[in-house]
Amino acid sequence: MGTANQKTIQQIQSENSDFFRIAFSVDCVIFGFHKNELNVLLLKSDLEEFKDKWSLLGDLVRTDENLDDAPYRILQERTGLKDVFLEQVSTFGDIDRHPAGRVITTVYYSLINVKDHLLRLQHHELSWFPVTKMPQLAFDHYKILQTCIKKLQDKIDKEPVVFNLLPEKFSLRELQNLYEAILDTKLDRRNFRKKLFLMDWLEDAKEMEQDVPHRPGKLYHYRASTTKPATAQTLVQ
Amino acid sequence: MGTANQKTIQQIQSENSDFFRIAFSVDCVIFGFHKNELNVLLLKSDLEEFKDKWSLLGDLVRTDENLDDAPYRILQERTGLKDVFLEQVSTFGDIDRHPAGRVITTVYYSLINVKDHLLRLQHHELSWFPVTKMPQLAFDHYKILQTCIKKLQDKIDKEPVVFNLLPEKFSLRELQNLYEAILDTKLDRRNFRKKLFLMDWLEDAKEMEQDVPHRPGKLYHYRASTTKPATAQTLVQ
DNA sequence: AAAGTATGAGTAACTTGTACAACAAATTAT
DNA sequence: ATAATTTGTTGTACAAGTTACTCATACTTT
Repeated sequence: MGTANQKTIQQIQSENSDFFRIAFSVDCVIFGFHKNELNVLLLKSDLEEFKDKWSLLGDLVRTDENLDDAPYRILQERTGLKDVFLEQVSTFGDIDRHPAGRVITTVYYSLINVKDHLLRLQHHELSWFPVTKMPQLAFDHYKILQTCIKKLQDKIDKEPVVFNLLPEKFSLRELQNLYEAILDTKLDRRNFRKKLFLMDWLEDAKEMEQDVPHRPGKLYHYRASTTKPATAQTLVQ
Repeated sequence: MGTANQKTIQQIQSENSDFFRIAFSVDCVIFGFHKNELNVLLLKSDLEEFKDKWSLLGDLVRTDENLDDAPYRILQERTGLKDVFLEQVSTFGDIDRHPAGRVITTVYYSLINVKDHLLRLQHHELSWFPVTKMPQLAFDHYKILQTCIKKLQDKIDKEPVVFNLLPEKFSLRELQNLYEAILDTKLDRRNFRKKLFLMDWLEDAKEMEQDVPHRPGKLYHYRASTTKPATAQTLVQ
């Protein structure tokens, strides 16, 4: 802060309480992987202005919590999930983005494993939607969602974050389906395999797929502590 | 916003004004290029807690301005510069990041051309510092600065943003010095030339350097509207 | 005139990326 | 049971991109 350097917050508060008429919230784009599609968890809005529209999970930031802690709290309150992957994306603060007043919101996206952890959904108004079939979204949440998808697409090319969306053990086919769902493209299965092994992210689980209507594939799990450095720079063609 | 959906901001304000005891600011990391070094514009802090420390340029966000407009206003107020390059980086909101109270801040970085525009610096306490020789910074501004440098390093590899730091016309040598300063590495002169022409960002200015103590190089300027697509993916080795 | 430094253009070796061919293993249809 | 089909797995050939390095030329300084 610059001018604020010259005064204390208390002074500013007493002189001009107008600055404190801005509310501050956090919104979460929660991604899951369902039936070979990338999904987002949405909440039915019951604001009169946005009847029948859906919105991201969010809440006001508490005065006694760090900004980066707020999305963890929200996720736990709404879904029961702890220790999830979360990353800050961007902050949106147009004057008119919320019809009820001035609200600046910081957006996070989260990657959660839907299959292993059954969600304890507090409200019936919570529901998953494939990113390809989004309903009408309230506020500027469509723009926010697109920003998060773009960020996720950039991220998975270099960082091993997709494993947060998968169960402990998975086949290469499942992993490739996930990449294809996120990137919205088809990938060559032989080159995909080659690059992934160069990345050194996978470890053989010494198990095979069960009850699949085709030749079962090997199962792998994510190698958390990478010993060798990755030799491939990027993953996708 | 989620729970906020169920209530209007006015209701929340009247019920619990505590949420409005968070102040909201914007901080700017202003980069310039001086004597082959990447520099940052800093302001001498006169908060008692941070005597003799320096801080980024910042200010509280006004209730009647869009968040993304605030850094433009701050830059114009402090330096007289308009139409500068600005990009949002991240938002910092730890409880104790500001000694005088709860302040959440959104950080932007800016790239400005120091040689062409002489800055109208309002205060004498404004000064440029090379990123390699930073003074003690107030608040969490050192952490913020490092985040911005990282972001800038990632960005220049793929996007033609560095030209905001240079005068209209420049030599390849100057451009390479700039890249080397930002990335803190040495680059091969011949490969740098090759890749830059592949990027198709440059146009021959049909002029030569003047008054240099060596063989003068050609001057180029940035080709704003790229016709051909770039053939090189990344710039740096 | 010689030495030093910088620009400018090019080439060869190497690494990485892409598009396939071929086959093996399991399942499903006939 | 056999053939057709789907998926997993290994490998090869070629294209594209990266890296390292040679050479020639132009200008300045001593």
